[in-house]
Amino acid sequence: MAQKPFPNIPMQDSGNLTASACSTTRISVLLPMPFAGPFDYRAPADMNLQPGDIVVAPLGKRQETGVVWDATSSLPADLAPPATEKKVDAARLRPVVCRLDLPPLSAELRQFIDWVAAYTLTPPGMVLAMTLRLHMRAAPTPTMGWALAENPDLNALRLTPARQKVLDLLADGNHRTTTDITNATGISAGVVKGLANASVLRPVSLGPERPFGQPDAHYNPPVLEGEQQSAAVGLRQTVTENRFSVTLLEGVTGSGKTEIYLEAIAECLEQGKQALILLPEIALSAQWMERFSRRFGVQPAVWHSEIGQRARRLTWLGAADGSASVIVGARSALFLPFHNLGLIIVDEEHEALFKQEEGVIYNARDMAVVRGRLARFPVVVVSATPSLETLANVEAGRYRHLVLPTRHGGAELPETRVLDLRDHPPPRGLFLSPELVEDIGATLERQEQVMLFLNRRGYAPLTLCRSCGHRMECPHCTAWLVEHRNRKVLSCHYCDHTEPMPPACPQCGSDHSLTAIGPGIERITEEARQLFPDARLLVMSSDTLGGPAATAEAVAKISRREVDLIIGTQIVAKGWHFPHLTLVGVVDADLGLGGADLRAGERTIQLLHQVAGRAGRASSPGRVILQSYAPEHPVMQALLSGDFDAFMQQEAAQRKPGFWPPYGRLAALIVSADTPVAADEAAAQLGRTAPYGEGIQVLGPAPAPLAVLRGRHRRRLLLRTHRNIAVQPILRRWLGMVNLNRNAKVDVDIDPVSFL
DNA sequence: AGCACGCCGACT
DNA sequence: GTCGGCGTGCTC
Repeated sequence: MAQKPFPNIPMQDSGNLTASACSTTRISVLLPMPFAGPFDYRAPADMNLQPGDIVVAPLGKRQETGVVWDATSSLPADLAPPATEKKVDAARLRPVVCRLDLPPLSAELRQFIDWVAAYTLTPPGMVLAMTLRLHMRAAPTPTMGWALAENPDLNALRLTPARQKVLDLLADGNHRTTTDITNATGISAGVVKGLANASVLRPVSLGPERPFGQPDAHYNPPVLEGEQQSAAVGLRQTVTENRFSVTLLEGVTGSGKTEIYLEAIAECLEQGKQALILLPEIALSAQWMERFSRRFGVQPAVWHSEIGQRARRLTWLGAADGSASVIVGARSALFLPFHNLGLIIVDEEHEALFKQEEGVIYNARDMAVVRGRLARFPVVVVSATPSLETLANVEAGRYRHLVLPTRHGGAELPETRVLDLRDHPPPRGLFLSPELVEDIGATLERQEQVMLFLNRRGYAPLTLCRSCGHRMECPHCTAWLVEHRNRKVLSCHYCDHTEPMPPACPQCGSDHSLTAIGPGIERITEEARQLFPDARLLVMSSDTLGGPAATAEAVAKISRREVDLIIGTQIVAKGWHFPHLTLVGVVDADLGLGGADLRAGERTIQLLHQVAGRAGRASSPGRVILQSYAPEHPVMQALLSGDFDAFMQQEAAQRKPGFWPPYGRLAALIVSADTPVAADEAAAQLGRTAPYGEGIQVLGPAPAPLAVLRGRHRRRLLLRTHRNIAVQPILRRWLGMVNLNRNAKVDVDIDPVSFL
């Protein structure tokens, strides 16, 4: 017997219908599986199934949870996949097993799922899986609780004091989990189990007990003035308009963007609607949560991939029944089944983390706009350094623009300096220029905090044999192994390969000939420790901070001034508020400018500006020193002058003539196979059948920069079209033409962000 | 995605 | 002689 998908949810049974008693009503059911479209089933008449209903349907010899889907597609012609409707013979239709007692998916969400599937060229079932499976996964282990049995046979029971306590507790009729009971009574779980075995307690499934505090729009409204006030009014207005719009809220770090968009959320709450805030990395947002609860009196509901099963389930249901009125989440929260969503905020909209790179490849920032358009509510995208895509939308009049030009509360923007490493080289084998070292010393002397930023984990990015020149490379990827000295290993940052640091060169056998080349954050830490032995150091990287709790603790330590010198990777660039930090040193400002990445410059300036924004956020002015071998580079010049508009205009001017995004459309085809020959063969086939025509161009095939990844050999092709030409029909036709070898695979990445 | 069916190698 | 490898194909 197949396992029931929802053991804890009452099912509406189809009753004792026989096949002949069923009407022949045919319905579509979309299953969370990679099929081309929904499957047809027979709908038992008494079930009265409607589109959106969540049902259990037989599939082969299993049962799967799916959703009753719409008979007709509402997609625009250029996205809709060609209708290949050869209906399944009515005799083959199997009846739906039952409907689950869950809120149905709204028409808007169904439309959104279809839209995302068509846009990303993904089977719609896989998109549905992002809405369902997240929740389904929690279902097989429902949270069980206990209640007193109807007529417990207390005579047969030895009523120990511990047992009496449990019975007293449950006498109020409430259902409690075992953990609830043990926490409340201090009694061990064994007692509960004993009572259950004696049938004095009966198992119950715990429904959502309104676990979400209701944010109060009037709890603690901020006092806003001038530009902040007018920006807040403007954002509130987009909400009261009650229709689709997109607004870019732009403001330098410290200008109070968060406070202002919280006002839009307040307005949304006053309208009785739900709000969703997408953050690039929810696990690291303890400070954001605090700000939210200061404004609204309670914590928002949270959604990301690491919340527990019970929280996942409750939040899903809270979204669906509307009891979770504000949800803050990572990109996957975009697929929650909101009851009446009225606003989406995308904070740090320029972040590449909004791009999902595996499975269904989508950009949550762009899909948030789509969801807003389909369900007719406003979307606000927020950044200090907006992406060129967003700026182009502003310029074209598609997005509104609200700008906060100044820092809030009298804090000034940090003063930036580029340190030319050609004139001021670090000592041999070291990475901090004497100029920077001197500045760090002086700042520490003044009891102010210093941060060193290097976006590179580990000790050294390359390990080389001095005798034979052998490079330590990953056996499964086209990548150097990175030394992690404190763990004494070499590790690949693209797959999970890790090996112990070899004592001798594996190629020539020379002892002590392996040399670390280049700096990683561990090496900078070692250098700093020697230079400033008295400074209290804190290293912030994903290697040293296990999870959100450790990160929050590190941030708290910095705030409490228990740390003098912070050394960190990307993680330090997040929107932390460090009031005593006055100097930021960027160890390698040129990092990230290499390679042939379309957005290398844009990304570097966004990252470095964000790092710089950590300095001088309170009353003391901050300073930023960028170590660079290319001070004349436009990125450095823009960081110096603070004139990002000019930089972005220059970027725009470079992309326009070649129809690069956002002035054209881009789709990447990533061919992968288990041998180089098979990869070349498949790539060549795609090359031969490449589409052509006015405004259509195919670049490649070419080996991917990561030519081997996890043992798979990879080739890339790039389809570029004019902005008025949709890539999806072209890709569908193209991929339909080729007949690839079974072991070769093509992944389609619409609007690629990464070019690896 | 699962799960079965189906043909070729090393074992109780 | 079987157990089991994963290649291929199907699920309304």
